Amino acid sequence: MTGIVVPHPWPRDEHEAAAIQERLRPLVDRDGPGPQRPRLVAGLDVAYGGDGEDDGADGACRVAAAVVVLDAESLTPVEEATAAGDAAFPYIPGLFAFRELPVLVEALGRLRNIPDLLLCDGQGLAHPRRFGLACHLGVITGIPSAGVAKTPFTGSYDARALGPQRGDGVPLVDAGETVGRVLRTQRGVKPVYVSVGHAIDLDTACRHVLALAPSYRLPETTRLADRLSRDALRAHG
DNA sequence: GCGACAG
DNA sequence: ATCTTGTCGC
Repeated sequence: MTGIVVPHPWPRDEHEAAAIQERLRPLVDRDGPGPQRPRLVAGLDVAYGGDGEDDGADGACRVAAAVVVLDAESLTPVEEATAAGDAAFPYIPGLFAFRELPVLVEALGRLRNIPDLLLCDGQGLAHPRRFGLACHLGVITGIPSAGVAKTPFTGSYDARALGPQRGDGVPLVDAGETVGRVLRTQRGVKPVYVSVGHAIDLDTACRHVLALAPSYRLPETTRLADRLSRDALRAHG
């Protein structure tokens, strides 16, 4: 009966957007340890319709967000919520969060359960200003969060040192700082890029990501949220 | 200065 | 993100 309602600052342009990230960055709790035995883990994702990339400077195009809450033990869906609308910000690397935040927050607000962990589709600390989408969502909701990205953004790593086994990983380093981990979730597949979002440490985050990805490259949370967001886009859009 | 750049 | 056929493999 709660519902996660979170007012958050909104920028008019990219300059203000970067300023907001700088202002909220100090609020990030990077040290966890975070939830060791989370009961509910939420996966979040957004699907794009129509223009997608060829949108104007305002970035307007249909978007649909989905949140899927899983029982961490059985990986069974407990609840799901969606929200559709028009993107209120263009896609700009580094400011990506402002494109997905509005619909994601709206979807989160429709949840009856409060997840113990938020797994986001994108980066957390592995961001040029150390404030990617996962950090942003974690800070404004106060819920522990982590980012799981399919491709790297900020930072570099030693690919030769990355083992082939599920669970193998190497640090993702940027400007001499470890900002995340390149993690192999399955043998024979490309790794994913895990980074801390808020109120959890990197080891714990990677442990949960592995537990949530027993059969595929991406965690079940992400896979289900991805599917649901596309369905929501078809239903609306 | 040039290129690269989460989704 | 999204646009898209066939194809290799479990």
